[in-house]
Amino acid sequence: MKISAQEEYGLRCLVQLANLGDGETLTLPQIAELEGISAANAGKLMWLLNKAGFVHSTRGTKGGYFLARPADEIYLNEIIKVLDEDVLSSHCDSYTGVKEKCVHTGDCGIRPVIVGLHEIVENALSRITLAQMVGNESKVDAMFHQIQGIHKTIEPQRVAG
Amino acid sequence: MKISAQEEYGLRCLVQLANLGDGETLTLPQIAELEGISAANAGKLMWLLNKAGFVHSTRGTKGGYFLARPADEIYLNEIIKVLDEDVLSSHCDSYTGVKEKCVHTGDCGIRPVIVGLHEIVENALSRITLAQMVGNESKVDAMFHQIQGIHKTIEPQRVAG
DNA sequence: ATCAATCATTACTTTTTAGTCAAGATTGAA
DNA sequence: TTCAATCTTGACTAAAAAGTAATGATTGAT
Repeated sequence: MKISAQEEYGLRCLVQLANLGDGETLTLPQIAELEGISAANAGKLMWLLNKAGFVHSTRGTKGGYFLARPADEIYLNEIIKVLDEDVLSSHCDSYTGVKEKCVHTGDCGIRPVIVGLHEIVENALSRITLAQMVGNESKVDAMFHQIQGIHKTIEPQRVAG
Repeated sequence: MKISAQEEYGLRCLVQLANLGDGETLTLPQIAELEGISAANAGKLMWLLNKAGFVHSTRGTKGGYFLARPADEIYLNEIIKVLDEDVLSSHCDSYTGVKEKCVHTGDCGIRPVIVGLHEIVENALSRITLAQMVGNESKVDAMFHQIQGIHKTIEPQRVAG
């Protein structure tokens, strides 16, 4: 279970925009420089994010990108959903085995685990805004673990099979 | 954030073995048939799982695969770690940008989120055994959500940035 | 000893994802 | 108007993941 390059760098680009002051913008070369990727790659990511409505852009001299909404109103789960191309809903459709369709559609003990994992990830991401990701690592780390801490207040215990 | 084919089908193959009675084994063609994948593909997965010590095998007529340990002693996080090739520890090394190294090693607000997501997934998987995945979908679903339920007893609340 | 059934291993092909390139369109400034 | 800076878009290339094929090794039955 891993985050894709598209998810990670898409998110990073948005965080850069969240750092901007009012009226400021970033160009593709600037974003590329900040994130250590090529301008072409940044362009592709911003194109996706623009289509999805997270950013606006202006062309020409002094042009650039900026967030379409305030950073504290953008939750990470929305962003990831776009960058991840809605994997979950089509899980059993994207099956590539030898059979016509996924052999596990009938009754399948693994699907609830896969769906469940996506649920807890979604749940965590839905509690974090772009604005919360602005700042240094230790601050964000503390914020994230405070959220996680909600999950840990009850002593973990094994559940009978 | 998604589960890879290798993770999913590796896990599925192990669940098939967990279904067996004492002394029973499954051959590659049998596993392949049960999961709707090719025998070659099943062979590759079982090879990985064998190397990692989750299964044993015997060759020749009447040969096949069986679990190396009781299913209720194998936790999913161990399995996924092997099938996922230890993504987390090398996250910033696998960076493919234009710079020599990840530009975010110094101080990076996104890393704690990525690391944190892996933590909560790991945490969930470490509470589920292979044995718990044997059975029908609704049973496993109930089991998973009982585990998740541990996380939900305290009212979710937004945390200040 | 022979043979068929089975796993083991490596190399190869296909598909998907990631990243680049190039031509086009828009904007603002001189 | 002209031009340079900028975004936009689709096609292309490269890399990684997934899946297949082929050859070899081991085992058990006859």
